[in-house]
Amino acid sequence: MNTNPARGMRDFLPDDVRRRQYVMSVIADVYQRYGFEPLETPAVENIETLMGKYGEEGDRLIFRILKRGEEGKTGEADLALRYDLTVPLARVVAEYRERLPKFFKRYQVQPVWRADRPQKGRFREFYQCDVDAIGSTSLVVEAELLGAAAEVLERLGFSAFTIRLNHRKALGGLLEAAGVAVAKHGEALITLDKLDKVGPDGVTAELASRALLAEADAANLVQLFATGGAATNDDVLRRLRTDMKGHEAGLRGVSELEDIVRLSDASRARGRIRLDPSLARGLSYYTGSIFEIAVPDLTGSLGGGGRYDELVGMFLGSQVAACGISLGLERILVVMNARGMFPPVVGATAAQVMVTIWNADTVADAIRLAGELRTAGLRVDVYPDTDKIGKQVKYADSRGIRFVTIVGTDETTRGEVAVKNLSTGEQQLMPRADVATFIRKHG
RNA sequence: GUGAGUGUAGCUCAGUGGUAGAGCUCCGGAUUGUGGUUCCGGCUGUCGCGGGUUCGAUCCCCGUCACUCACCCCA
Repeated sequence: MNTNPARGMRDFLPDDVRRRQYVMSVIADVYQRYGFEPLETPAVENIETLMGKYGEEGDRLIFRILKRGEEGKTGEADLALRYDLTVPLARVVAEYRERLPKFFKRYQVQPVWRADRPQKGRFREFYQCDVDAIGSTSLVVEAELLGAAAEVLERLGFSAFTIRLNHRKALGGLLEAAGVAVAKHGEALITLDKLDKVGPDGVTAELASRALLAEADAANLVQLFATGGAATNDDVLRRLRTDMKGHEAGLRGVSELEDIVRLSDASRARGRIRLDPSLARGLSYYTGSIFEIAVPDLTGSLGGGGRYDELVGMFLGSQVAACGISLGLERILVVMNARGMFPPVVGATAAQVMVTIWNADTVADAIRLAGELRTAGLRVDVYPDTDKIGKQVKYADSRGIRFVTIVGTDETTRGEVAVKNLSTGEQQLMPRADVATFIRKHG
């Protein structure tokens, strides 16, 4: 019997869970400080809720749940595992619009599923840590979201991350100005997004081979997108304005970018923002700003997001502005594990003290002593078997438990408890009532 | 969905055409009230699965599955 978890899924042993919980607690804490409220939604959504929201490739990667019974044979699906947390949020907003505040700010940390092929930092089940603000088109939203995400990463110990920023309207303007048919924009964006991977010539060739543009035009377009790493945000803005050739919507996008940079300078994201005309992002629901968080030592991104002012409208009929950012828990953990970025307390042990059992007659008293120490606020383990004391102590040591208590016949007659500190080897007798205080003081 | 690599004890890995080893872990013990060092002893494997070549395959060939990496796409 094969006992591996299903492909792309993982078990989390206690050490893993402690690390994950540490990261999630920092994320939740920071998000709450920014006024975001928690939300949870079901793992399973009706399939039509999800279909058509993520683009062609996204639809393909949705985990479908076959209908039960006869229909199972047809391969027909009516339910699916959620693919991200953004679309479920849009559904929730559409469903509860009247009950939710005018500006609904929520964070959500839950698993999502993608029928992808696993590789480094990429799994079929993974946690997203989303923050989104619903109900405002103000760019204050962008600045706050970027500030919150930057603060999370800083608190976790990341120093060398950058936030790539771009705008769908600016992208659209550039493409139109260059002569790409509107219907082909999505395809062109995905191709241009590969600029940092395949280089200008590669992208030019792909644009031409996909018949999106003639080769000469393609080369020109690529030229526009290839900013060169040294370009400052101001340089990029200037160039965008020129290349837009008066395209109205595109120019509006550029102004928004300018404002986002300016406002973000007043947030924790200050100095992190790098305007990048080649950033496209595959999800089809983005309508305005788009961003992606990058660190040098990971090929993929740590997180991404953007503005999606039309997604809620797909459920509700009327438009509701929305913008959000998502951090990938696993991506963060991959980097933090590789760099050993966890504070020592995260590696800490389950119990602070282990109560040994002297013999069969004192089992109940051991339980009683453990109870007293727990009442005093300690994390306490009780050795379950009446093994030799040496074996019990050895076990405590192997588990990294700092203290053991021993109550043998001598101690019992004196009404005391022997407390041994396994990291120093010191042992001393003390009244039962003093044990908890002693351990707390020396632990 | 495409391509490449790997698949041997719980873990990390070695190995040979004649049905397998090391280190670590684990378990037991070293004058029965005390761990970390040391010493002694011990356990475990259908050598991923199925088929083929061969007198014989863990080792060669084919298939298959799993994992890893890359592409696609993405957190």
